[in-house]
This record gives sequence, C-alpha cells and structure tokens, in this order.
Amino acid sequence: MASGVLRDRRGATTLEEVASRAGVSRATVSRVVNGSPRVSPDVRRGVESAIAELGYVPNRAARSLVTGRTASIGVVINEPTGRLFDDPFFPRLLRGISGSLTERDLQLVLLMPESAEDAQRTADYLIAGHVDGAVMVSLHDDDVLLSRLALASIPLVLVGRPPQGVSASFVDVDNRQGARSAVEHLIAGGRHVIGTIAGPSDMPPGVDRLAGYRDALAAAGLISDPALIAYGDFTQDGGASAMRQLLAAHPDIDGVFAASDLMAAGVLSILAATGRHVPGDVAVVGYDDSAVATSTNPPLTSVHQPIEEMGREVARLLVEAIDGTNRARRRVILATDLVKRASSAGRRVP
Amino acid sequence: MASGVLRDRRGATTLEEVASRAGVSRATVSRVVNGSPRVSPDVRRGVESAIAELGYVPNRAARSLVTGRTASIGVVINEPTGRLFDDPFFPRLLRGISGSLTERDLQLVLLMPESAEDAQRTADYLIAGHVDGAVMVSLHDDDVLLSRLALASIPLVLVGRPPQGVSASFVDVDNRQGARSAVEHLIAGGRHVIGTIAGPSDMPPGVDRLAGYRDALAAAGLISDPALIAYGDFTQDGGASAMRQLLAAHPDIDGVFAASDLMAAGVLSILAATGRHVPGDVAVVGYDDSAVATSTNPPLTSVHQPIEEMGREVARLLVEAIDGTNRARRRVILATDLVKRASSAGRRVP
DNA sequence: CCGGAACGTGAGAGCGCTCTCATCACAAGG
DNA sequence: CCTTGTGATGAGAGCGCTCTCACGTTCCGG
Repeated sequence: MASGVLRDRRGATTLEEVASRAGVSRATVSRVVNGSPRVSPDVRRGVESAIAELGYVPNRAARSLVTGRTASIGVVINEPTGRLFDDPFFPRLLRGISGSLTERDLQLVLLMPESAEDAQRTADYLIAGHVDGAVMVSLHDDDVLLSRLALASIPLVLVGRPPQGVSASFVDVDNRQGARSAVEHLIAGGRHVIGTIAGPSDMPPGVDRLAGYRDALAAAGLISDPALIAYGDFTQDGGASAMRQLLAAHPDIDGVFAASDLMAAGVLSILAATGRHVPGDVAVVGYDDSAVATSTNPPLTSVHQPIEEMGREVARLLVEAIDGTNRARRRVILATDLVKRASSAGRRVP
Repeated sequence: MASGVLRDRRGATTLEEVASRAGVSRATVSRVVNGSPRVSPDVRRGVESAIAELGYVPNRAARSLVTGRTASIGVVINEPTGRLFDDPFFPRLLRGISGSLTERDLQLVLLMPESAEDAQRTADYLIAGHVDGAVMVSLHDDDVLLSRLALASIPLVLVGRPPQGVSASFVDVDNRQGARSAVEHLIAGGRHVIGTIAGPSDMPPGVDRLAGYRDALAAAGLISDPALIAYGDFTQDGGASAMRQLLAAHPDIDGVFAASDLMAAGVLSILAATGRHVPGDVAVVGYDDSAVATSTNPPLTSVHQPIEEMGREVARLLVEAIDGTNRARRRVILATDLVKRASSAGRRVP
C-alpha cells in the first residue's frame, strides 16, 4: 500500500541524529545551531560539518513549543473596499516588510479578513499568540479589529496614523506635508482658485491631505472657500463627480489638488468633457504617483510616497517591540516627494 | 523586576486545564476539539462549555509537532522586476488565495525573495517542510526556485502555465483565447492592418497572448506580417517604443492589440504624438482591465481576467493535493472577458 | 445467559527542541 | 596537595498536543 496521505516532514533530520553523528549531545548541537559562545571551536566545527552533511534544518514547531515564540509575525490588511487594490501601495508595502523580516528569519503570515466574522477570527488568532507581533494596515476610524488588538498586549505597529483615541506605534507618510507641497506648487504656478478633491473624512490620509491643502492656502494668504472642497472615495468615479460639484460652484477654478491619482484621473475626464485645457486652463495634481499618473493625458504631477521604506520601517519597529529593545510607543513619519509632470505646468503652455 | 522580555503565550490555557475543568481526560478534550465522532453528546457539551469559559485556543506549534503538519502554506512571489507591482494582479490574487485558505483554517505565509540568495533560502525553507504546500506565481522561464521545488516532493500549484519542461499542477487564465477575442473584436470593427505589442517571449503570458493574436488573424484569413509584431516588457515605456517600431514599418496600421494595459497606454501616447486619432484612425485594445484602462484617453477596451477566482482555485487545488484527495497533476484554465470601451469603437466615430 | 462486537473514555508515550542543572576537566591560588 | 573557580559538555525534564492502545460498559445474537 503506497503512502496514501502525505504527512510529516518525511524523515527530516533531527538534532539527535546530528548529535550522534558528531559524537556529542543534543544540547551541544543546539548550542551550535543557536550560536552560543559556550562551545569549543573544534567541537563546533565537527557539529557544523555534521549539520551540513545531513542537511539538518531545525524544526520550527518544536522550537516554538519550548520557547513560546513563533518566529512569525502577522500582517493584517483589513480593507473591505477595492481601494487598496487599485494602486501598487499594497504590494510595495509587503515587499518592504518582507525584505526586512527575511533578514531576521521571521515569517510573514498574511491575514486579509473579508467579513466582520473573519475579522473576529483574525483577532482571535493574533491574540492567541500564534504570532510574535502584528502589523496592521489601518485606514478606517471604525476598525473593530484595531481596537481589540490595541487592547491586547501583543506587539503591534500600524501602517498609517491610527484614528482617534487609539494609541499604538506607527509609521506614516507625511500626508499633510505632501498635500501642502502639492498645493504650494499650484500656487507657485500662478493659480488662484484652487480646489481640492478630498478623501473620505473617516480615513486619516483623507483628513491629513485636506489639512495640508488648507495649510498651503493659509500660508499663501488665500481664502479657503468651503465650496472649493469636495469629497471623493479615492476612486475615479468619485473624483469625477466631486469635480462636477467644484465646477458647478466655481467655474473659474484654475487649480485642483486631488487626494489620489485615481480621483485626479476622474478630474481630468470631467475637465476634458467640459472643454477645459489641462494645464492651460486648470492645473491638476494627484497623489500616490501610481501607474495611473503616467498613463493619463496629460500625465499627472503627483505626490510620491516611499512605500517600501515604510514597510521596512514598520518591520524594524515591530522587531524592536518584540525583542523588548524598545518598549515605548514609536512614531515615524516619512517624507514625500512631489513628482512634476505636464498636468501642472505653468499657465497656457503652448 | 518587571518582565523585561515578552515571551511565551503568557498563561495561555492548555488542553490539560480544559480537561480538568470539564472533568475528563486530555484525550477527550482533544477529540472534541478535532471533531471526532467518538464522544458522547453530553460529555461533548461539557467540554465545549469548558473551552468557551476558559477561552481555550489550541497551540499550533504543539499540534504541528506531533502531527507533522504545519497548517500553513507558502505563497511565493518571485518577481524581481516591478512588473507585478504596477497592476492590481497581485493583491487580488492574494485575496482570492487568502479567502479560500481561511475557510480551511490554513495560514498563508508570504515569501517574496528579492535576490538569488533569498530564493535559495526560500527553497530551503519550503523543502524543509515548514509549510504543507506551496503556491508559486511563476512567470519566467529561468526560474531556478521553481525547478528546485518541482523536484522536491512538496505539494505545489502554480499560478500561470509553467514554462518549458516543468510539470506541475497549475491554474491559468486563458491568455490565448483572451488575446484572440481582443483581436477578433478589432477585426469585427473593420480593421485590416492589425499589429500587436507582445510581451517578453520568456514569459508564458507573453507567448500565449501572441499566439492568440496569430490565431485570430489566421482564422480571419489575414496575413500575419512579422513587421506587425513588436515586443515590449509590459511597461508603458516599452509599449511606446514598440509602437514606434510598428509605425515605422506600417504607417497604415489601423488596429493594435497590446499585451498589457500599461503597454497600451504607451501606444496611445505615441498615437497622440503622431497625430492619429483613437479609435478613428487606430483602434487599440489592452490586456488586464486594470485601473489604467479607465484612466487613459480614450478609455481602453481590455481583456478582463478573473484573478480572485484564480486565487481561490489555486488554493483549492493545493488543499486537495495536500489532503491527498487528488494526487494527479491538475490543470485549470479560466476564461476571460473582453471589456469594451472607447479605444476600439467602430471607425471614424464622431 | 454468555461471548464478543461496538463504543466511549483514559493512560501514557513521544513529537523535536531548549534550558536548567549537574558533572567533569583543568588551571590557578593558597 | 587541596580548594576553588571557570568553562565545556551531557543528562533529563518538559513545552502542549495527538494517537495508540487498553479498559470498561453496553448491547446484540445465539
């Protein structure tokens, strides 16, 4: 009877075997594997070659059982809408996190709860101690999962500023300054009637980017007319309908800052439909510097965020929290860059 | 002295405690937890309430140690270039996989090797049995990791048709038929001089989409002129320079099928720059139905792929392989849809 | 009324590892 | 020469779980 069901790490080498091969005890092999200094050089060499010959790889489960550590961290993406899937934010972030964790031989367990029920299970899983720490991509105010995790004592680092009263370490991009620089750029280009398509006000990036817009206007001594602010949901359609509102209230608008490239693409479509020239009549700046920014006509000036770096940073903070190197709450804000393209060139370009 | 380093699942409840609370043995609790039928209903109820009261969650490491199973599967994304990061393929795929695994209470361990060295470590990790199976997003011909895994006896399912001689279960999208339908659509729109911007010929999707282009031409009895085929690297710039080649050889071109939306965006930019109207003079069709497709001017007709479904399917096959339900090599091909937009409307639209 | 199947339950071994503690060899100090 | 210290090594317990096996009970057919 052939082995019906595949189970077990079929005959994987154990510490015991390495030990007997090297003529030492399990304990000594363990010390070598874990880099303890309390091993004489020649014994160490002997053990190392036994390990190499046998192709020994430690069993993580066994190790985890005794140490109480899992050598893995959870990354929670709790985003029911399609928002995150329309720009490369998410893969880049994961790449940054992954790179940083690999160096420390930690596993990345990805959790993407889809329903409220999923979210509960995810929280249970994390709190049960199946990972040594967690990264949460936090976007909404009403994140139940986030509040549960923040209460539990599991090491936790957020991507993005946490909403309201949640206190946790986080890494964020300087949304406010990024938005501000975008609007300052419009002002420097000679625009006077500058509107914005803001993101949802229950999402910190939405709030922060709007604040940056206001900062820039205030600093330039321009009035901030509420009719120059419309809200979108970060999608192209949302951007388009918000732009229609702005035009209805302010046909004389000559500059628009959209809180995402997708919304900026919607803005462009409406401007084209109403016969306005970009950047001649209206200058447009987006946010994210995504693939969309280069594929529109004209290409979008946009705010670039160091997403991979954010991932690396978040992993670093989490590792520190797990190791107990640093038990304080940490806040890291990364700077953005404005990438200038044709959509915001000076007035009336040929 | 306060606990300096956080370790251990601090005081997590164990089977033993549940057992004594319920007045039964560890074995019985284990049976209840694992849904064995060999437990009388009243004992089961008692145990279940003890579990609930104590908030018991099984320790995966301990379980894994004895069963030899890890209840986790590895997902390998081995893509050094930025290709995957410019469209939402990757997050959607992960979502599909994740959803399917969650139902079966399996963990998703994400592996994104960046260097050749990383790839070796990843292979070691997978082969060492730290996961019960693996999904590989396979794109290139020269994938060393893939060949190593295919040799090892670890359950493996690929996303995308494997290159050359590799034999493994896989789930793919019908690239060939998708491309064919795109080109047939151009033909039906009255186009006669139809070119294509193909993907790299060391990537199965590149090869398959080109084949689909040829199929459609052949079926329509159109000649297939090699000068109507140019190659890009799936990026916008690549698409643009390939389009320049096509125009140089065939100024009379009136239809283009690009193997990615990004390349199609490059095509549009060149057509605009050379004063050609889309779709009036040249109709364009892309591939991927990404966010880019709706943000170009005009919006791109594009081939839509059921990516999440692909993820779900790949997870299903892997679980079957792990459970031994099905030991045969499996091949699943999913159908695509052509999403029609303005870039390929009939000739000379007003 | 008895033998034995069928079922429910418990005892106990052991998965592979780490870690504490005991042991041993050797060196240095009195 | 004996004590004490120091550093290298081994013995053994035990992490929390599953699983085999044995045992006791019930229930059936003969």
